Amino acid sequence: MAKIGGTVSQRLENHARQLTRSERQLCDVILQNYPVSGLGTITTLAETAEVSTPTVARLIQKLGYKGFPEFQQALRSELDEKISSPLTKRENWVDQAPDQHLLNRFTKAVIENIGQSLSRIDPVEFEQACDLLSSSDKRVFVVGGRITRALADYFYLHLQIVRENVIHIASTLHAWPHHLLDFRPGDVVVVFDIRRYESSTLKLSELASQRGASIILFTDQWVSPVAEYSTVQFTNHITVPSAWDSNISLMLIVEIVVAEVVERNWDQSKARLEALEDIFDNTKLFRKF
Amino acid sequence: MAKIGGTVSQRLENHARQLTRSERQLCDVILQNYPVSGLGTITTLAETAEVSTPTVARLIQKLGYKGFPEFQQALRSELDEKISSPLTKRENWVDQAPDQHLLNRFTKAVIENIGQSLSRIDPVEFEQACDLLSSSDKRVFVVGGRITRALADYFYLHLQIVRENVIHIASTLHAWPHHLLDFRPGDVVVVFDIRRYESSTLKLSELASQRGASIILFTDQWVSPVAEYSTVQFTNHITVPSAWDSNISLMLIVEIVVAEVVERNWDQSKARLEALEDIFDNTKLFRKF
DNA sequence: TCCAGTTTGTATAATATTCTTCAATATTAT
DNA sequence: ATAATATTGAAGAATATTATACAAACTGGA
Repeated sequence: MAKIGGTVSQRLENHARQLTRSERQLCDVILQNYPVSGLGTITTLAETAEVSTPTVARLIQKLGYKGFPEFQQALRSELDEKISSPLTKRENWVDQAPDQHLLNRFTKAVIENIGQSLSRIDPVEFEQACDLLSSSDKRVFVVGGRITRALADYFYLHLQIVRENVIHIASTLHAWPHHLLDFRPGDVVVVFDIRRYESSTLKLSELASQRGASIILFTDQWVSPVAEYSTVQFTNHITVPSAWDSNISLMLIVEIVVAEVVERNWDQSKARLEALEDIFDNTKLFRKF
Repeated sequence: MAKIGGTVSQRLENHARQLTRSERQLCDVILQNYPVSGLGTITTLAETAEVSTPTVARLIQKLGYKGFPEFQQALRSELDEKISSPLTKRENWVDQAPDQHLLNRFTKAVIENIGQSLSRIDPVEFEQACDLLSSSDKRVFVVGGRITRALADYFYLHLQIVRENVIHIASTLHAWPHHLLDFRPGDVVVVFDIRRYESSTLKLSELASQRGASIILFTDQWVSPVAEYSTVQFTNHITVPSAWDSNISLMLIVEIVVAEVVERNWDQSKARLEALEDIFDNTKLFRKF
């Protein structure tokens, strides 16, 4: 029982759950650089979203517009409203108390961090990291600390899907010695270590290095001592208005590195992905509920 | 000698002296509520300005555009520029090939996502979520999916430090039934569910809801079906130039929520933090290496 | 595995928009 | 006042856009 009325974007949100795959794809594009993308012809929009014209027409009708022209008219009216109001700038922030609300202050800091972190990346090093992670004959170990273990896990989860030989060294102490003895030349160790650097992580890195492994380090602007042993190092800014540090920048780099690695071995990745989806979709592990 | 190029409004100004009476009338209308008035059909524009269609066509050509469509395209591009969020206009990209390198493209998308996600947050809901998570008499369960489990863990790791009664429901199937029976009114369940929504997560949420627990949902723009049972819902944009979705926005909100919760019970949080640091620093679990 | 139901795109018909021609009207110069 | 010139709009031809019907492809359930 979709509500009728409201702005185009509101309608899109209201219908979000009832949209089909390609309609979502389209919906994405419309919201992407809203509302400009919707102001061209229906064909242009369809092409941008890589769907067919009828798909656009159907979505528009689902939203309650009689046709594409009416939809465009709505967009123009919104734009008119928005532009003539004193706040010309797009309202990307939560409304109230723009510079005061924690949501805004925090986000501002994070974006600042992202910028800083990004500008410190040497594209060559980035390539190098991707090289190391792409060759599937090398084994990849991932290790995090008390908090960064979640990041390590996030990295592991993605990488492990697209290639073999990925191992997450969990922080459980008893699991360690085994791995330590196991490192050998050609191995790649991905280390996450931000301030309140952990001595255990350092020790592990030292050993790995001694045994000929390459180390990719994700750290903060004050740089973990692990840097001494690392082949590639990503330095991130992490301060935010909080009792804790922000790991957003690290996660961003992780996502980008993963994207690049997948891109490089797309055929292989795709095969693994599909195989996995099959398993998950067909076995339907939870049907019993 | 009218200069060619520049924005539509610039061109209009450059040609101002050479315009006829009705062309001026038209020009006025275009500049009136620029640029929206120019985004409809040529006929609409003509009618608004109370001139004929050919007059519009002629002016457009005088300005150096091949035809009305080209003129509109120019308007749209300008609008796009103008409207694009200040967030995306960062200077801090990695140097080479500013708009081409994946690092930049990806980051741009992420920042766009953050903006979109943030603008969807209702401060009241945010408060509500923090309320639920702050009262330490309520138990907090955290649950994620195949990938989002890392986020769930991240959230758990932070929250568990500053308050008691935080439980991470791991994805191991056998651990579940116990928790399911265990839910009771007053409990808070934090659910992470993004597309390729998982039926297990849905089922768990349904049960939790039935047993009177409040649900805080972190989902994507297409909205997990868990939304039906949720008390508070954070909707995030997650598309990036990658085979996978980006969880950055979710993590950002997580960090902010945590920051706020800590801020609220600062005394209590501080005490727990210090106690914990003592344990970690003094025992030096890894000295044996 | 197959089948029913849904989703999606191709082709095309229906419609709307843009552009051009040309005649009517206005403006200016003598 | 009149002719020469410039401007404007009506009408319709040329073009582009939008909507629809239908068939192919895909999905999810048995």
